Amino acid sequence: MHEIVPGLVYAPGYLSREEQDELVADLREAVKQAPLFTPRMPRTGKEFSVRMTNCGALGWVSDRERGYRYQATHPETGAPWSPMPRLALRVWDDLSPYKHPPEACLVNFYEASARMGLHQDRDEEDFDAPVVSLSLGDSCLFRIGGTERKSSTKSFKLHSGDAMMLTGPARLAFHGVDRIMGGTSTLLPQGGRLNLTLRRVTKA
DNA sequence: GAGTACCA
DNA sequence: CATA
Repeated sequence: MHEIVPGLVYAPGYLSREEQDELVADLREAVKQAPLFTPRMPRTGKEFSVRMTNCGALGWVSDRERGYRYQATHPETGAPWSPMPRLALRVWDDLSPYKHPPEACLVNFYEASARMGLHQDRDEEDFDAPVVSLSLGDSCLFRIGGTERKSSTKSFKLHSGDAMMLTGPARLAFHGVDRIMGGTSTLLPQGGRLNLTLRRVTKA
């Protein structure tokens, strides 16, 4: 467990293979309940290359008309999100100094060609709570900078089972995914990468 | 703008 | 929607 930039806590190999398998099983149920959707950029309607679903009381969604937001239901089916996976809550309890539970678990599915541009997580009311992320499946090249877009950046690889927490000075750091390394994991039979992002949305 | 292009 |  170490800091790559101030406030970024990186815990490589945090989850065992058995724990990763349990999470994947929970996520299969989550996708049955609330299928992966393709978010779109506000105003332009441009599609993200990543597909998403959510678990927990609130889910992050985006479309052309209403932009980035959290809501309690799937944007296409209107169904509520699946419950937060048991292990996700346990990881939050173990890693996070912020003891109120997370309300959102955004599930991002990256095919080999998917990317995530540099961005900040700033759609939450409560920036005192950290953002906790779990990686499953193929490895990726992750990039992180500072709280201004012009800040210099560093990149490093994330592998299946790694946990990461953005807290303190890194809570609002720009970050993104440059590249997925296809075929680097056997966890997901169809390949690709799943990332779980746990967030407190409302003030506790 | 969590988009893209480009750069290192 | 909202901000750059």
